[in-house]
Parts: sequence; structure tokens; C-alpha cells
Amino acid sequence: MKKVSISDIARKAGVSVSTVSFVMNDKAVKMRISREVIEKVENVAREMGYRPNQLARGLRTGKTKTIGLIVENISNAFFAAMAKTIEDEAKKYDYKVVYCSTDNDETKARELISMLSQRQVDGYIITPTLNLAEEIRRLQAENKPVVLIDRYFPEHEEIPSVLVDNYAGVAEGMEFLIAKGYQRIGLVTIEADMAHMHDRLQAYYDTLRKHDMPQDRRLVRQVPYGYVHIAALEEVEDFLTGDGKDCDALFFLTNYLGVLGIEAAKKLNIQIPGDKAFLCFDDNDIFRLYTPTISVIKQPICEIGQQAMAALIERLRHTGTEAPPENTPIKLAAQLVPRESI
Amino acid sequence: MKKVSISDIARKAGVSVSTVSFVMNDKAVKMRISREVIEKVENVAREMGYRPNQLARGLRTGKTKTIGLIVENISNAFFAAMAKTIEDEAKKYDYKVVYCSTDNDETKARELISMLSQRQVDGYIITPTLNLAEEIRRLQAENKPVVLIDRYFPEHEEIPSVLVDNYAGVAEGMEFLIAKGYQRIGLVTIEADMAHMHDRLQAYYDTLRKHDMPQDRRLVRQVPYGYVHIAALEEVEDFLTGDGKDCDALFFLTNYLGVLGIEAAKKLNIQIPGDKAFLCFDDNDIFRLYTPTISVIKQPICEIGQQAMAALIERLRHTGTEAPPENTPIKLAAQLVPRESI
DNA sequence: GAAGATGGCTAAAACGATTTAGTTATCTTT
DNA sequence: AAAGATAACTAAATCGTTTTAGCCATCTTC
Repeated sequence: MKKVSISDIARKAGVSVSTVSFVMNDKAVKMRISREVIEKVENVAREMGYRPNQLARGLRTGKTKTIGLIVENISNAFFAAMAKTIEDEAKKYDYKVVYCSTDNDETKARELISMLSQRQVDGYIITPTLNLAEEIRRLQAENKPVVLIDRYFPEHEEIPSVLVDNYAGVAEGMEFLIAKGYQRIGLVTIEADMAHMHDRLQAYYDTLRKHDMPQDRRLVRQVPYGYVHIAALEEVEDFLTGDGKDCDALFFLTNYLGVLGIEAAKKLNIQIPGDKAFLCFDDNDIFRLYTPTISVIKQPICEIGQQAMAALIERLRHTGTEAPPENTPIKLAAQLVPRESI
Repeated sequence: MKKVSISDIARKAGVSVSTVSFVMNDKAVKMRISREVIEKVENVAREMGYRPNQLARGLRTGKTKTIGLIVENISNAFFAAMAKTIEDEAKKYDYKVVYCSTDNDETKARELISMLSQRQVDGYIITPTLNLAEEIRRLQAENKPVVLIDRYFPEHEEIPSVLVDNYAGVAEGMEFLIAKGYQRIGLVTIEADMAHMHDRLQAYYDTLRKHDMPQDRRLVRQVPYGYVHIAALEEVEDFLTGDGKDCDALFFLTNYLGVLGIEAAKKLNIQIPGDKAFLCFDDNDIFRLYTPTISVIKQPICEIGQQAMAALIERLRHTGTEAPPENTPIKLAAQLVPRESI
């Protein structure tokens, strides 16, 4: 059983292909197709189960009504939730979403962009990796709108982005820890090679300085990218038993690092918050349920998704026309959620 | 800046469109294009940054090299992990994946199938909802291979499926609980409207019967679909304080229910395993990290993804030709992971 | 030196839609 | 009754590929 095409309908209804097309696209009235013919065509189309071929449509119109979403890793809770929001949001605007994961690999990110571009998606929402700005400029030059989420390129204001206010979030967390009387606050982070992580790290140092507290580089541990779970866990354990041993509080700068922290603390029998207070950037089911519950700086995932989508749609509507909307990064407030771990 | 098409290349290289197409598709030798022309075309294509338009290609060839993946909810850990495996697996076979969530809604599932079909995906991997068999038969009739994952239609052996051996998994869990001496084993499940859940439930009853243990319907609680988090939590709390109050062990039949169980136990101050032992079908980060760690029946997520992909690829290769591969559901062994909660 | 083979390309149809520019018949208007 | 307007359609070009059939030299072969 083959698919039915517009010309099958035309033949069966005894009209031309154009007529069918007008009817199917609600242009029948504008094209003054008679009431009877409209009904006839609609009936035949229904009976035959006609579904327009979107490849053909996209080829002809240049619009696929599809947006490409590139995240770091779809199996990560943060990105999975983000993907769901964006999928739901896109639906409201009658767009479909194709998503894929970079695994934080620059080469893979480029390949994904290329693949989506070949599939003629109308616009992009991207969690960028390092050195992706050029590639993204190229998309913009092709008149394909792009909105970044979660990360941004400070030196490229012409690439719109939506993200949490990383600096303010970490600063708030630090203020909270300090107000609670913690003196030696350790930090577990990943490489600060992208601006969003740099901002978080900077907020840590700045807040310490603001309170005239010592800034000891040994209290900051960077877990390298690309470590498999077990290696990363060992790195955190090493920190907890080494340089970070006499910290009274630990601030984990990502979701995943916080989970590692819990795992390591459990293994090393470190009491939370008895031995060390725990604070983590970005929430997770585990943090809500763990004993003790873990305090977090919560990112507004839904808002990020919604605003990114809104920004993208705006640009999709204005392509080529007048002045584009202003492009400064949109930074949304994070929320401190104090729990038992502090 | 517009995209460059095959005819732009042809013009610039001073050859015909066909020649360019042959070169780009490695058919140049077969078509006896001369060495010089091949190089010329390749150079021009590289310089101009040519990327073939996949819509046009798909329209012409009828193949999009894309498979559609329909899961229940991409933000659920199980499906997110599954999606990642399938994405990686597909890449090996040079296929792309488009995924989307049904939210377990029959209507939405139908719409998604229709949308993917309009986009001419070559094949489908589907976590079906109720009453989806007819729709799926239609895809097969159109010569589009389908492989189900996680769930199946026992009355439709012609629809291939790959899933965990639900019956054996639950039976093994029950044997384990019974061997440990638990006498009153409560069950928390969702509606058994689909075969996979029915199998799990049946294994519970059968194992009790096998050991001549009483089968008390009040010890089985069904949490209705579509309950929001808070309502579902209340349902579980109600069970733990009501009918299930004097159970010495609880078996949660899904990942999400297990999380609810933990949350409820925590709120009600129920000790695990002191007051009640906990066992959950399907693993989750939380279960590994919680105190106490929670025992689970672990699904072989990777294997399911791999086998589903393999089955799909096999069918994609054989479309239309000879006898299709045999279609009995492939059931993969679950793994009992005993932890502290028992 | 005519017939056939081979080498090296190209023309044009096709995929399934959308859309512009007609065409034909009927209806107004003067 | 001729000219213009309108109503109700349709033909054909187009999007960017792939692919079949064919064209024209040149080279073999007898």
C-alpha cells in the first residue's frame, strides 16, 4: 500500500492538483473554489487518508516548521527536562523539535549543526560547546535564527542567549553559606573554559573577597571533562580526603558534581551537614529526597525553555525584515532552595 | 547568503548537474567520469561549502535515513537513557533519530506517528500506548518497519518488540523477598491495562500462589495514570498508612512509583528495611545513592536499545523483499540488584 | 571503412508539493 | 452587441536532488 499523494486525490476527485492544494491549505475561498468542489476534495482526501508529504512541502516552501535542539546530553536530568519544555513550547507555535546530544564534543556539535542544516530546520536552540561561535555565525548568515541556552559567548552579543544568572546565583549561595557561619568553603567545579562556568567561579572568589575571607586555590577542585563516572568519583573523593579535608562547607557547581559529592560522602562516611555542609548549583530529584535533603540553587528550567522559544519564534517571524530584536543575553534569576544539608 | 545547491556547483565547475551528483555520491567511477573532472568538482564543492539538501534527496529517493523514536516521556530517566542509547546506536548505522513523547496519551501517540509519517521517516521505534496496534499495522502496510520497545501487543505477533522479561523479573524479585523471610508483601503498581504491566502483576500473584501464600487484593495498590506528582504521592501515603500498613515488604512495579515510595516513607518516618523492606522494578540514580540503598530489578536498557535498533535495521534492509525476520517478542533478562533496603 | 564497443559526459524526467499566471465561460455594463 | 469584470478553475514552473536513457567522439575489429 503506497502513500497517497495530492495527484491521487486530484485524479479521484476529477480536479487539478492545484485545486486540491488550495483546498488543503485553506486557500480555497481566496481562490474562489466552489463550495461543492471544496467538499468533494475534502471528502476524497479524508477517504484516502491523505497526509501531505512534508519533504516536498519543505522543499518547495523553504520552511519545515521544525526547529533543531542541540543539548549536551539528553540523558542528563537538566537537559531532559529542558528538552521536554521546549518540545511542549514548540508545539504551541506549531513547530516540531529534533533534538540531539553533543556530549560536549566540539566536533560532534559541528556535525550535528551540519546535519540539522542539511535537513533544513528553520531555527536552532543550542547549548554550545567551545569554539562554536563561528559555526553559529554562519547559520545566522544563512538567515537561520539561533538562540543559545544555558551557555553563551560574551564576545558575541549578536548571538542571542537565554540562561540563568550564574554569577548572581552562586553569589547568593555563597552569601547564604557565609551568613550561616561557614568559614572554609570548598568548591568543586569543572573546567571554566566557557563563560557560564567562569561566571560561577568568579562569583565564588568575588564573594569571598567581599567578606575579606582568604582565597585558597587548593580549596577549588576542577574535575576534568571526559572522566568516566568512576574516575570522576575518585577525583571528588581525593579532594574530600585531601585538600578539601578541613572545609566546613562544600559548594558543587553542577548537578552531576553534587551527585558525585553525595556518593563520595556516603562512601567516606562524611556527615552532612555535621562534618560538611553541602550546597549544589542546579536541582535534581535526588537532592530533594536524599537524607539529609540537599540545598540547591535552582535553575528556572521552564522559563529558560519558554524564553528561548519565544526569542526564537520572534526571530523566525522577522527573518530578513527590519531590525532584529535586541540581543543582549537574557539572564534569569536562580532560586536558592535551602534544605537540611546546611 | 543563500545555501549553495548542486546546480551552483555545476555552473561554477562548468559541468552538468548530473556529473556533480555522480561525484558527490561516489558514483563517478561507475559513471566513468574522468579523474580531472572529479577533482575539479570536488574542489569547487569544498570551496563553496556544499551540503546536499536532505529534503530534496529524501523526496527523490524515498529514504530519509531517519528513524522516529516515540517514548512515553523523554524527561523520565529510563526513557532518556533509552533515547541516548538508540541515538548512539543509530549513528553506527548512519541513521538519525527524531524523538518525541506521548505522555502516555493515545491521541498524542497517533498524532506523533502521523507527524513522523509525514516527515517520511524510514522506520519507527515505539513505546506504544493502548490501542495503537491498528495504527502500527498501517505503518507496516506502508512498508515502514516498526519495532516496539518496553511494551508489546501479545495478540499481534506480527509487530516485533524488544523488552525486558517482566514476568521473570518480578518472579525473581518475589522469590528473593520470600527467601529472605518476608510474609506480607505489598505491591504498588499502575493500571495493568497493557501487557507488560499485566505480566508483572501476574508474576506477583503466581509467585505467591506457588509458595501457598495468601493473595490479598488489598495489598495491591494501583496508582491511577495522570495523577500529578502530589496526588500520586498522597495515594502512596494512603496505602502505606492504610491497607499496606502491616506489610513487611513493598514491591514497587515502576521506577517512578519507587521514588514516590521513598518520598512517602521519608515523610511518614517509615524505616527501611526496619519497618518495611523495599524493592523496585527498574533502577534509578536515587536508588543507588539513597540511604539505605534500594534494591532493584534492573532493566537492560542498553541491550533493549541495541536489539531494537538491530531488529529495525534488519527490517529496513529487507523491505519488500523475501520473508521478513521472525517476530516473536524478544524478552531480555532483568537483573536483580540486592542492596540495603532488604 | 563500416559496424560495434567504449569512454566521458549531459538532458530530462521524476519525487510531491506550492504558487503564479493564465484560460474559459458567464455576467455586467454601457 | 462589444468590452470589461468576475467566477471557477487549470497549466506549468519551481524547489534540489537522483537516475535513466542517450549523445557524440574516439577506438577496435574484421
